[in-house]
Amino acid sequence: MGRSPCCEKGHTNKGAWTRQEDELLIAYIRVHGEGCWRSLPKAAGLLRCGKSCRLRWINYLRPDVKRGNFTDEEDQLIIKLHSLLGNKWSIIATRLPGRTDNEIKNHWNTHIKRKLLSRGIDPLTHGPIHEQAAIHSISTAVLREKHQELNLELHISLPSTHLDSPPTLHKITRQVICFYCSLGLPNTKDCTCQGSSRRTI
DNA sequence: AATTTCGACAACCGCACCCGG
DNA sequence: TCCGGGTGCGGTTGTCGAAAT
Repeated sequence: MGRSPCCEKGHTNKGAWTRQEDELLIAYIRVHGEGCWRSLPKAAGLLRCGKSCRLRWINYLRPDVKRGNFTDEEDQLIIKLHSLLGNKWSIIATRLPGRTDNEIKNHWNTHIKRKLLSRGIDPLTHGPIHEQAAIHSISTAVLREKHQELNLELHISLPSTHLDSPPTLHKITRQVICFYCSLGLPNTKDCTCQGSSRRTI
């Protein structure tokens, strides 16, 4: 026996949201705040699944959602973050205020992918397309070089070390932080820092 | 003008993970 | 420690409008 479905599919609406549904959802969240998505639809008088409500709110109705075209700066940032993080859209979204993971994912699939391909860049590896055959043999030196460039652009840096006075073992262990924390994203699901990891890798 | 094709994006689905009992 | 509910994430699909034929 599996877990119960998140909603009773026979009694829920599907497809595009109507203006009335949007208003009901906005009104409910204004009063009660976000959370308890499972019980929200019933409480708000919506014939929708909780997941659907959450998605609608996060991607479309939230007041801080930025609508409209992506700027070149945003595009460049997405490309750089994607080269480093891969399809971690939610993490990438945290670096683009007002943009949602779904929006970035769609923008990537429809615009940026094509843009990179037209420039002869493989959107998966971020390397030249004509070197596809050698993708799996990209040297670590090249990767390190790429990441150094990213570090400069994104102000990402390794934990500071004291070159003039070599750190003790104790100091070293205390300074170990994961990549996500170095991005300024502590306690993300992928954080691997000691004592703060929420998910094992 | 009618039909087909394509691009953009909203929404759905299934899975993985977290957390509390 | 285990189990199940709730939530979030990423991949995929569906739909609609614009462009092309």
